[in-house]
Amino acid sequence: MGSTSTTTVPTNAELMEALAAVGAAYFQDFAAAAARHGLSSSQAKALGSVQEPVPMRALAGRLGCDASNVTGIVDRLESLGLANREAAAGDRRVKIVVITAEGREILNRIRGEMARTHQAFEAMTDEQRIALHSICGQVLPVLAGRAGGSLQ
Amino acid sequence: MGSTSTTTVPTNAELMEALAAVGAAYFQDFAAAAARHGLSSSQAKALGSVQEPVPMRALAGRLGCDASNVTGIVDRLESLGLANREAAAGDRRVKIVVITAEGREILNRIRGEMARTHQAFEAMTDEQRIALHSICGQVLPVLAGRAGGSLQ
DNA sequence: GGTCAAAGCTTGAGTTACTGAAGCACTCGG
DNA sequence: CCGAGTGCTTCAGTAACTCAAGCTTTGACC
Repeated sequence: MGSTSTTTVPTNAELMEALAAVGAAYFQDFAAAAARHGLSSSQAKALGSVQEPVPMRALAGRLGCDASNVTGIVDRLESLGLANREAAAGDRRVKIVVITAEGREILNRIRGEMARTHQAFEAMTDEQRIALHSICGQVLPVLAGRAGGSLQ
Repeated sequence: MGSTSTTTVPTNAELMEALAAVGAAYFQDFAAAAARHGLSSSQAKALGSVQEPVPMRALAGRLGCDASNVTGIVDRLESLGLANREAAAGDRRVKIVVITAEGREILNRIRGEMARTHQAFEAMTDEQRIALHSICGQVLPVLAGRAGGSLQ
């Protein structure tokens, strides 16, 4: 069969190359879909990170950037009517970003319109989907720095 | 063995979520390693795209951005001594970006210092490496738009 | 209760990334 | 030659991003 017969184990460099290429292509598909709705990729990424209400500070953590940067991104999302700032109960310093109904709709539309990504999924067998999902789940905690061993 | 026993096939939404999370984490590891060497992620990504000499126009295609943008990025790489512009034989309009020895060294150093990514690879079994590499190779042409069917 | 360090957000200055339109240099088909 | 088209740069103008400084609020300590 078209068994993915390569019995040879890829080197780290080969894996990195492959992962980078797939990651970049995925990201471009995402950015293109977002642009069709007038959003930059940063804005769309932020929108996807506030499906649950999130304080500004925590959002900066999720986006991996400075808190002062998030101020501007949320400003623009707010002026587009896609998110709002709400006061946090119990700590008046904190502002919580909440996605609006319109924001949620646009987010879903963007995800639905990532045509190449959906095509790529369709090109996979069930075994491959299961394997990929399992690998991602296993690897994510390490990659995101929530691993058991070390820290930093 | 610790067979990742989930026999249930993940939905597209679940796969997308997992892929996005892994992609984002990988990218942050990359950006952090680049920053340690004084490079922005755009600059490092460009540097990785010129391991082979590439005309400006083609580089814009690889990076998925406008050609005028590449001018600035290569300007900065050039002023850092990591790449050079050379004239193309046969067409004097074209300028070809060539990585320098120092550029290549920094690129290798960045890749070697992506600690989380390497940890993630170490957390995988040989079967998983083979599966992941195979899936990436199979899916990339579709995701990058070089699929057999349609075009654009 | 008052004081002070620290946390959360914003503002301001400055660089980079990015786009679109315009411009210059060059190529190639008539 | 001349004109259409290609490749790169330049020029606005906006968004993304960082660092330092500022303001408000909190919480601990006295």
